[in-house]
Amino acid sequence: MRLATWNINSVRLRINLVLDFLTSADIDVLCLQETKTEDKHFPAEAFTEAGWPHHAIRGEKSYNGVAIIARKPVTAISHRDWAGREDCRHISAQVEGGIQVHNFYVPAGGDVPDREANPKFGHKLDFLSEMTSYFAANRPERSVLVGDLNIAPLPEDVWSTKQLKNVVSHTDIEREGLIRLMNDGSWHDVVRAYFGAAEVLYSWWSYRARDWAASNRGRRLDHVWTSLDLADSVSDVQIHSDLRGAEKPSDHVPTVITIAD
DNA sequence: ATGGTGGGTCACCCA
Repeated sequence: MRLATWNINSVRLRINLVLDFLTSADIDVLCLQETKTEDKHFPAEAFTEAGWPHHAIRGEKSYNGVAIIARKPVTAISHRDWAGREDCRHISAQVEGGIQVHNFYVPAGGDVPDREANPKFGHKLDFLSEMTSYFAANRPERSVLVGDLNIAPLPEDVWSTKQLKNVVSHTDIEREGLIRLMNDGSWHDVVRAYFGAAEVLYSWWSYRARDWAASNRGRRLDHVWTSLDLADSVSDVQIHSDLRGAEKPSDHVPTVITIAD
């Protein structure tokens, strides 16, 4: 089974890019973030016609929005509210193979890494803390956690750990928080495990660069974690960096894992 | 130090 996560930054604008990716990468389960549309406008028919007829979607107007798109049935669709808000940043469902999928869009956190000066940063930290408490109390089994977690935890997850030290997404408190979520929540970073500690990995490049590929100032903000019981079932991992160079690209690229059926 | 670009909706929000 091949499972992908992708912050698509408007599923309606990029539906053809997504469909091409599903086909060419032979994806069974696709988790999207930043779909940016209400459920009634979600392009469900296009996915169905292309061969992915099973959907768990949770969107709102203009902002956020998450979805799980699959070839085979998805069941037990649910979500939780985090940090006291009902924004559409989480959906979970069971997919083929009895695998429980949690799909998250963690708040970006604004520009200033200080919860007093910038409430968005406080929201991000609160969201992270609640995830940590939840998964510490509800230890995942036969589960996958994916999404745009908006944190690059390791020096090898950014173009310059020194220059991003005080930049939201790579501050110490966020990095430590994400590691704590992984450890206390009993999750395993299969992408980092597959490529090794020394490999520099990015899944996002800003739109605000003259030439994203030439400057290559990326960050690994998108993650795929498995519960510990599935850690040895992952046989392949790919980050589709080439899609950052697509026509009208998302600023994020898909990450794909192959997991034993 | 600053501003750079892009998406959604319709004067600004968000990333």
